[in-house]
Parts: sequence; structure tokens; C-alpha cells
Amino acid sequence: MAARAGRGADAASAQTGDPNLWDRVENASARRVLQAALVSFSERGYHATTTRRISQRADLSPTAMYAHYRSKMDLLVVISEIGHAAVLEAVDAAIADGTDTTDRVRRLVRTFTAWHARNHTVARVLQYEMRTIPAERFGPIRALRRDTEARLRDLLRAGIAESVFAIGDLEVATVSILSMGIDVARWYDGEPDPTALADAQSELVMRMIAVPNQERSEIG
Amino acid sequence: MAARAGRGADAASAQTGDPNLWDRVENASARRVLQAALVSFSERGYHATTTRRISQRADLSPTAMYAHYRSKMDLLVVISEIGHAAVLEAVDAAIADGTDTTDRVRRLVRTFTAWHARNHTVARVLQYEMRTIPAERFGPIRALRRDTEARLRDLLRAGIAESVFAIGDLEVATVSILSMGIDVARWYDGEPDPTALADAQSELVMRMIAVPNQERSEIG
Amino acid sequence: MAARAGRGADAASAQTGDPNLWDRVENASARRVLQAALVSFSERGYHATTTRRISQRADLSPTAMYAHYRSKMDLLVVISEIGHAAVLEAVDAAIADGTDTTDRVRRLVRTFTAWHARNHTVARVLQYEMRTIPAERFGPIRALRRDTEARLRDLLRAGIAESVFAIGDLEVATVSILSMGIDVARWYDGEPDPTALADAQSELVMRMIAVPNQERSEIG
Amino acid sequence: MAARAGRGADAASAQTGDPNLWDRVENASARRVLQAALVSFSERGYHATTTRRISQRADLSPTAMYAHYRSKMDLLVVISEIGHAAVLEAVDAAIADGTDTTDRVRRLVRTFTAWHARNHTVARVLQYEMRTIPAERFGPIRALRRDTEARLRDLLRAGIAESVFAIGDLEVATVSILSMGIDVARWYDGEPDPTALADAQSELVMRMIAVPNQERSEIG
DNA sequence: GATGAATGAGGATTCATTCAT
DNA sequence: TATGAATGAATCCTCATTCAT
Repeated sequence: MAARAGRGADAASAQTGDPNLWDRVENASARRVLQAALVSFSERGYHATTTRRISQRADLSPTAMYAHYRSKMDLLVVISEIGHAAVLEAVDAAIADGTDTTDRVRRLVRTFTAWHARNHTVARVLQYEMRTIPAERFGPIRALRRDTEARLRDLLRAGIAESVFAIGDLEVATVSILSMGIDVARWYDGEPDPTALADAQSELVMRMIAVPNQERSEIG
Repeated sequence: MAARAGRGADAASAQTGDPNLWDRVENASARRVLQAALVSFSERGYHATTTRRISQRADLSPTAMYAHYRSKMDLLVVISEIGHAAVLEAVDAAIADGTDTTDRVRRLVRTFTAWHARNHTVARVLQYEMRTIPAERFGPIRALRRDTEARLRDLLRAGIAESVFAIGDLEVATVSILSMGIDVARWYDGEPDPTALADAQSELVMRMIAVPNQERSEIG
Repeated sequence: MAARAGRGADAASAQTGDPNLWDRVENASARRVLQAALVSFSERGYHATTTRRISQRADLSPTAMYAHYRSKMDLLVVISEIGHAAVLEAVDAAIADGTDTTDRVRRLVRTFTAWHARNHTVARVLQYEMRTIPAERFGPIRALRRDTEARLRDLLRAGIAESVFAIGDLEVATVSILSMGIDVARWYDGEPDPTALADAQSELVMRMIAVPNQERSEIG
Repeated sequence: MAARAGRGADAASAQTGDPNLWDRVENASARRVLQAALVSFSERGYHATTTRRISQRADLSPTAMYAHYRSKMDLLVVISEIGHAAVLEAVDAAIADGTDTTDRVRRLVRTFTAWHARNHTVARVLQYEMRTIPAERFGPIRALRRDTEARLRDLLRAGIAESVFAIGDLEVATVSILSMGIDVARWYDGEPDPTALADAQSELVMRMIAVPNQERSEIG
């Protein structure tokens, strides 16, 4: 069984993305269960994943997961919370490194895209199983998503104010830029290299929002 | 239940998008079943949709669908085939109307985006349940997707050759542009107006790929 | 489809045994349905046979059988009645041809065995689906079976009285002799030739019941 | 329901024959399920038996059987394998006890018949549901049946070589003798006593195959 | 913490049969 | 006579979860 071979940290990380993501889950069994769930949810979707499959992939008995999680939905919620928090953290770190608005947007997009490529397994769960999470548990996730989106929107708005960006419809621009990164989760399977992809997409985005050369030179 | 009220053609089309889409399903019951499945698949996903729900929404007995479709999976496949075919048709029609490469790309993007907004219910099924379709039935769908993607790629390539587009990475550009339209299915819920959205997105795309003004003026 | 090829009388009789058996069913469609049911009941059993299968094999629509028979059970009952009646008729004809008790028993056994070989398709239904027929419809069939058994028992009793047979337990002998013929339905698949099999089995039976040579010569 | 009353070992064995037969099924629930299935398969046939009935008769929830068996078919296969193995074991034990060929045949027949009377519930399943078992699982059962048949055939052949048996057609004799025992499963319902029946049938068989007195005295 | 057995709810699907045509 | 559509009942089985150990 592949799961058996993949029990080690390295093999697993190939499927589950950045290994540090799951560091906060301290118990080893609990982490294995979570990663097994993650891979299955990503491959087949939440409803098509059985708790037995998860357990098998984690090399545990069918009921072992209940020692660590209250339910299958719990697994999805935890994965989703960790994932969404990680995206926001990455985005915030990227912004912090930026020197000016243009640079910050470029870094944000590059990071966002690279994250979705590198962590496309988690990303798929975040995006495709959002609707699966019941309203009463969705609150924190919604907040994280809104915050992430707000980071970009605020930068775009700032750039417009600074006259470095020319954007017709701020909302459409915000969501469209994020779409390019989010949708990476759907099609990405290792190619191209996350960094290369991130560079290419961020370049496209910058051209999309930049004030056209002529006008800028006129202004400058 | 809302479904009961929605049995009429108009109410249903509000949920199922362009009513002509389902014209090719001639039997009225078969069409109602298909539309009921469509709405449920879109709202809750394939696996979370029960055949009973579908039948109920179609105002038929729990087993009536089996007179028209061999299985629940059949419904998904038919929906997916019709939907993907419709996208390609729309794209082809848009291209045919264009006057030059730039115009054709703009029309393609506008149409693609508008289609995904107007038919976001179907579009959600097309994008989110692709992995659910078993390999042996996926062939025709894959072909349609590849063709649709090829339409854009070919136009971009032509524009580069004509020096009206400046694109660093053709593949990334192709998929990123489509991502903006595809991802509309995820977030769209009636706002903004499909035409307005299509105009805004196509404008973003055109700026993204157009040769910068300066250079172009140099050439002209 | 094999059924289509086998629609003619000759091909069908290969599977359904003596074609005259079904002559009394005058309507051609009704007869085709009956023979289709017969073959399926024999091959897979009554409960594993669907009415759709029967109709298909008879080259008719799934509901066509209801024009001729009230239910699936009706088919089984009719087949069973015709079959059991035919066995008794054959046995009676065999007895009628016999010259003395010994000859009559030999002819009865030979005929009984040959019938089960030649009509093993029907015979299998008669024997294996007996318990399937509900009590309220089983009366006539029970009568036919009792009569057939009585024919042999009476002959054996007569032979004992005439001192041509030496039999310890009349009941066990009766049923055991019939078992040899009945069980042919279970294993027979065309080999050996029904006549050869009938000769061999009847010889075994005659030795089984005949007064031993020594004693007979003493008596004579 | 009678099943509830029959939960005790003794009551069950009245229906399921030799209780030792099921000893190899160690888990008590699994054994109860198996015996419940056995009785139902025997009474109504495999296809007419629902898994619910089996569970009810075993005093378990409708799904409890799935903890022990993978499917309803699994139950049939296990029953069939255990049953056929038991027949062969009984036959082998009988042969081992014999002093010469004639004695061995007599013992074989007596044992075979008595087994089918005593275990007529299992025997009915073995004989009537053979065709129900799919080819890919039938291998071991076919082997057991062939072995059992070979035991008799080999003895008959030996007896012919030793001139203690006079048999026209070895194959017909082999199958006909077994038929007498097998068919007991069809009609037996407690009468006569298995031993008495076995004695009567074995006597019939011995007369059927023995070299006639006269000839034998000539030889001796 | 971990497990094997057990369970209730529900799932897709099949089936014999009916009905309108 | 024949059919396509429709249906209610039932079937096998799966699933997430619980419980005793």
C-alpha cells in the first residue's frame, strides 16, 4: 500500500505540501490522520472519502481517528482553518517585505500563486470543500478569506490613490487577480516550478493594473 | 419546497441558466430530472446529492429517473457533456464574430466570462465535479476542454506573431486568462451583471497581453 | 443476441427439449415468452430471473408478457403443470406398452430417465422450483407427482406379489429409483445419449429389484 | 419469531444438522449468522432470502453480518465449502473403516446417504445453490465434489477388477448411486430414520452392482 | 490510545407490475 | 396486442459513529 511507504515525513510532504503546515498538530497519530484526510479529501472530495479510507491511509484502525477528532467534519474544519491561516500568514509576510505599493502587490501575488502551487493538495480542499463546511463552523474561515482578500483590495486601492495603478472596477480586479492564484489549485500538478509560475503570473498581474507607460511618463 | 414552485420553465431557468442549453433533451421528464440534478449537484456536490432529492425536485417518484438515465453518474456525464459543448460553441461563435486577433480575444474572454456568470450553476458542476467522472467516460469532456483552451492559445500565439500581443509565457497566460473566467463559477452569485463583469474582465485581460502603448506606437 | 438467432422453433427446441411439449400454447408470442422463461428459470432459477430478461429473450418489450400471463409466477406454474403432465403421460404410455410387470418397470424407468435427459431444461425447473410455487397453486402439481410416483410403486408392489421382485423397503425403493432419474436433471448436459443412459440406468434398476437368480431358478 | 426461541445451540442444531459442522467458525455471532443463512437458503433459496431475514434469525441488527462476512454470497460460499468438505471427510472416514472393496462401497453409500438425511438442510443448499456461486469462487467446491465422486468411482473400478462387481457402464453407475443419496436432500423430512434409510439404500446399491450369485459361486 | 463488533440511517438501484396510449 | 413511462416496495450494502474491552 502506498500509504505504508509514504508514512515517513518526506514522502508524505510530497503530497501534503509544506511540512511545517502541520507542525502545530503535535500528536503524531493525529497528524497522520489529518494528512491522510487531506490527501483523500483533495483527491476524491470530502463526501467521496470514507473514514475507513482515511484510517487505512494513516495505518490505523477504522476507529482510531475518533481518539483525536470528533468527526470527519472536524478533520475538514481543522484542515481548512490551518490552510486558510497559512495563506493569510504567507500573504502578510509577503506584504511586510515589500518596499512600496507596487512591490507589495507583486510580492503578494507571487506568494499567493506560489503557495497554491506548492500546496495544491491543501488548496484544493480549501477551495472545493468550502461549501461543505456547515455555517456554524464557517465563521473563522470566512474571516480569514475576507482578510486575505482585503489585503489585496487595500493595496490596489492604495495604488490607485498613488496613481501607480489604473483600475476600472476595483472589486472585479481584486477577485480576478485572486482567481488566477486560486485556480492554480485546480490544474497544477507539478509543472511549471512554483517560483517560475509565480513570476509569470505576477508579471501578468502587474501589467494588468499598472498605469500605462505613456500616461505614467506624462505624469512623471 | 421551492422545487415544486419552480416546476415551470421560467422559474427553473433562473437556476439553471440559459434555458436553450437543455433543449436537446427532448423528453420533458428527462429534462426536468436533468435540471433538478444540475441544481443539486451545483448546490451540494455530486456525492452529497441523493437520487431521491433529484426526483423530488423534479416532482417525480424516487425511481422515475431510471426510465431516462442509467444512473446518477449518467446524469453528471450528460450535464457535463452538454455544458462543455455549450462553452465551446459559445467561444467559437465569439471568435467567428471578431474582426482581428485582438478583437477575437476580447470577444472570447468576454463570452467565456459572461457564460460562466450566466450559467454559474452549470459551470460549478463542470469545474468541481470533473474529477468525479470516471476515466472511461471522461474522454469526450477532456476533448472539449482541450479544444476550448486551444482556441485561446491559438489566438494568443497569432497575436504574438502579429506583434499585437506581448506575452512572456504562453502557457501561463492561457491558463491564467481562463482561470479568471472559470473561477467566476466559484464566487458569482448574480452580481455584477454578467455583461458588466465580462467587460471588466476582458479589459483587464487585454491590458495584460497587449503590447505596451509606447512600443506599439513605435511599430505603427 | 442469441435470443434473436434462436427465435426459430428448431434452435429453441435445442434448449427447451421436446418441441411438442409447448404445442398446447397456441399463441406464438405466448409460447415464446414461456420458452424464454423456461430457459432462464432453468439456467439461473426463478428468483434470479427478471421479467425483463424473459421479455428480452422472447424479443418482446418488457411488458409484453402481461398480455399473456398474469404474473411471473403464472409462467412458472404453467411450465410446471405442462412439464409434470408430460412426465406422467410419458410414464403411462410406457406402462401401456409393457407386456408384464418386469417389462413395465423397465419401460417406465427407461422412459422416465430418457425424459429427464431429453428435457433436462424443463426437468430442472420442475425439480428445483417446486418449493417456489405457493401452496394455493401447487395442488394440481402435487397430484401429478403423486400419480407418477404411484405408477412405479404399484408396479413394484405387483412384482413383489408376483415374486419377480425382491424389495426390502418398498418406499425407499420407489423413491430411490425415481431419484436416479430425477437427478439426471441436475448433472445432464448432453452426454451420454438419452437412450443409452436410459438403458444403463434401467439395467441397474432391474438388477436392484430382481429376485436373485438362484432363488428364482429354485422357484421356477 | 421462531428464530428467537431457537437461539440455543440445541434448537438450532435440529435445523442445521450435525452441530460439529460449524465448529470451525469460532466467533459465536459469525456462527449464528451462518446458521441463520443456512436455514433460510435451504428453506427458500438464496435469492429469496434477504439479508435482513438472516440477521433477524440470528438476533442481530440488519448489518451485523457485514462485520463477519463480506456479502451474502460470502455466506453461501462458506456454507458450501464447509458442507462439501464435510461430505468428503465423512466419505473418507467411511472408506478407511472398510475391510474390503465391497465393504468399503457399502460403508461409503451408507455414510453418504445418512449424511444427506441427517444434514438435509445443508445438503439442500449444497445441491440447489451450486449454480448460484460465481465461477471465480466455485473452484474449491468443484474440487471437493470431484474428489467425492472419484472415491466411489475408484472403488467401483477396483471391485470390477477384483470381479466382485459387475457393472456395465462405470460412469452411469457412479453418478446413479450418488444420485440416490443426493436426491435425499430434496425429499427427506425426518422419515425414515437416517440409519434405516442408509441401510435400505446401501442394500439396493449392493444388489445393483454385485456379481450375480450364480456366477460368483461358479467363480468361487 | 486503540480496537473489533455492532448499529441506525440512508444510499443507489432493481424489480414486478400498472397505466395511459 | 403492444409499449414507454412511471411507481412502490424492497434489496444489498455502505457509512459514520458508538461501545465494551
